Amino acid sequence: MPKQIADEDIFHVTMRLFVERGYAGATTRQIAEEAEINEVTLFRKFSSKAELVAAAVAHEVGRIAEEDFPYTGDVEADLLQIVSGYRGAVSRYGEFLPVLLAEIPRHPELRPVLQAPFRVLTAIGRVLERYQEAGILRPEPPLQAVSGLLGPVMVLTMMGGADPDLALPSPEPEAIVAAFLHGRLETGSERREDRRIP
Amino acid sequence: MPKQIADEDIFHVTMRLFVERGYAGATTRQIAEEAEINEVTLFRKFSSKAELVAAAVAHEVGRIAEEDFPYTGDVEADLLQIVSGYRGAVSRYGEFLPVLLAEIPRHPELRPVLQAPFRVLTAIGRVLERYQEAGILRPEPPLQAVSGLLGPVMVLTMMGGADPDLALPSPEPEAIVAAFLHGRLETGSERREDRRIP
DNA sequence: GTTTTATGCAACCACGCACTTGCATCCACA
DNA sequence: TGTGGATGCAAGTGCGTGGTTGCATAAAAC
Repeated sequence: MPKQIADEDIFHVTMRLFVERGYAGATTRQIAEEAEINEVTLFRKFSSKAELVAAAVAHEVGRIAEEDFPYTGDVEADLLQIVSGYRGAVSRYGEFLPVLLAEIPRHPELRPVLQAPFRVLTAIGRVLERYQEAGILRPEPPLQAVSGLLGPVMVLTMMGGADPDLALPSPEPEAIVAAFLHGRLETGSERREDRRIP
Repeated sequence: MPKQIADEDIFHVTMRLFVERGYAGATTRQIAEEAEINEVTLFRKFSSKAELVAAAVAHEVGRIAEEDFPYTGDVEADLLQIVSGYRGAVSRYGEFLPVLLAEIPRHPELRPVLQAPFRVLTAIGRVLERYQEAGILRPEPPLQAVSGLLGPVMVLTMMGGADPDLALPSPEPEAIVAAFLHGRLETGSERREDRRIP
């Protein structure tokens, strides 16, 4: 066989284009071209576009292991690792999650694609849940807590992506975790040392 | 003229379909059909699909006035009004903002559509900014603060929209505002009265 | 050295899309 | 009564899409 195609390449291109242009916008022709293979080969390996995307997402997201979100007893450290991990993923592929979440309602065939990302989200949720049970975090549904932690970053980056002229800041993971833990209220008798000037 | 078409109807249908199916998915045929007018009429009134969407968004979002987000000096009350207002908008049209934010990078012709929604976001940001200047909220870039306030709700509803089986809760505006202000840390010496059981 | 197997290539298909054209129709208003 | 502007309707255009087919080709497997 003349070229021995590495699926990894295809997956990577597929992910990138999916995030950049959405499901409809990431055409099979474009994916094939950027992966430097023939479009027909694409359909021979994965029989439809939906299956291609599913395989790509499962492969890329599947590398995120549950051990990447440990429970050490140090909330701040654990949350920092979660947020930093998310930011790392974003820097690889961009805002994959919001794009996927926004696309799925209109492309039911993409539903199975959700599985892998949600495994990660619930893994994160379990860590938060343990801190709730330990009396360290206020109790709330785990996925709601995850939204509280990652939602602000996700939305902020989406805004930046929609209008680059905004020049929005990318807040440090520390600031995100701090806001998640302590809130934004400037308590008169300050209980945190790191009250910083913008 | 045989029917005297009310633009309001068209706008409403356009918004709904845009949120439900995205820009590409909201076809002009479908919009025309659901608005019970002829597709050709659509193109005669608004010369392109992009302009139609722009007009619809400007009309619907334009009704949100700056006075809807007052600065009264009572943070909790003001934030509650903001969050409740957002939730009201969501119940009318669904998750319009995330959908728009996700679509814009792939459809540059939609860029001008952002103006109206961003006017609202910066209006909200100004309120938060005033509370920062008053020493009540921690300083941070206004749009970042807005993301902190609305991001969690947006992401949570997106998750629910992507997988209805999750049966995610819709947290009360009070809970959202509380988390924004005080964070999720369960401080040993509780400083808030409303620590509630899940 | 022959047979698999994986790829490339060119052409094609049917479909849905945004958008256009030409003409008939209806109602308001003068 | 008539006229003009706003609508409807049927048909069509050009294009990009996901997906298919048939055949040539090159490397691996045996």
